[in-house]
Amino acid sequence: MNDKEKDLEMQCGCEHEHPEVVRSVRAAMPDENVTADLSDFFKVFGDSSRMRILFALDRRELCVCDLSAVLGMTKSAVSHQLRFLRANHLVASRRSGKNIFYSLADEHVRDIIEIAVEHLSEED
Amino acid sequence: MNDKEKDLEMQCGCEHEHPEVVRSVRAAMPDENVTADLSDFFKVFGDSSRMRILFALDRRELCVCDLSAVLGMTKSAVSHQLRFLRANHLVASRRSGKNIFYSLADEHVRDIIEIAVEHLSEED
DNA sequence: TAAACAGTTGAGCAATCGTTCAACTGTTTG
DNA sequence: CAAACAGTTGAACGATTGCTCAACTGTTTA
Repeated sequence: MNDKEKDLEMQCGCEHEHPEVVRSVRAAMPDENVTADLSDFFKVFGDSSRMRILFALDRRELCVCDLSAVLGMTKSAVSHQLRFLRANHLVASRRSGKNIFYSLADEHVRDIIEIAVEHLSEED
Repeated sequence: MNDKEKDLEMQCGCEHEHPEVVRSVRAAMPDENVTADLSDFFKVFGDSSRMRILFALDRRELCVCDLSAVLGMTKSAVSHQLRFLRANHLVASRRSGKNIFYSLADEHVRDIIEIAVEHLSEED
């Protein structure tokens, strides 16, 4: 236990009431690398520009230029976001002459979005 | 078509090469409200503190105080994040005396995380 | 009823994020 | 080979985010 955690115990009366609960849940927590990787992955979906890019590419393969026209964004902004999506293995690219065509790289994208739509539709 | 989109067409030679592609994909795009709601939903998962809270609550119902001890965060920081999670219907709360116990509110949480873990395990 | 505790809230701050802008690489075409 | 076009990149900016701190509400207990 580090100093920071010890400090928190000091200010937390609850800790002294349920110490065994805290210990068991803490022991069952996944490694911080795992939760960090997971949240980094979801960060990719947490921006509406990237979400719209994914929806557009779900319809068909598109070059950066057409993508920017579809979304009403500059090519630069689109390219920055595609770089992000590429780093997270969500889109693939292929060059064809002057154009670079992007497409969805992973079928998990559709699954994840589907569940989110379900969740949102149940909120009301 | 608004002025901004018209401007983008002007600077984009590609638009004049594939105008029908742009038109058809644009027509198939979901409403901006939909993509905004979706990305807002994923924003919730896109932070490692919130992700760790969800994992802890996946083990068992916890009060704010125990949660803060488990995660090594102040009660205030945890409370701010719980507020966010509550607003997105991902956790539920019940008061018991001085304590307020939080738990996962939605089985979609587990599904979504499961798919993300799958995706991440395939990246290497 | 006053003290102690559990939790919430809002303001303020540092860090991060998404976009713009300008300069750049790489490919095609005259 | 030079001009034109597709796309990328890095710096700089304004906006958003997550945390801290201090003040607050609500519940229990002495």
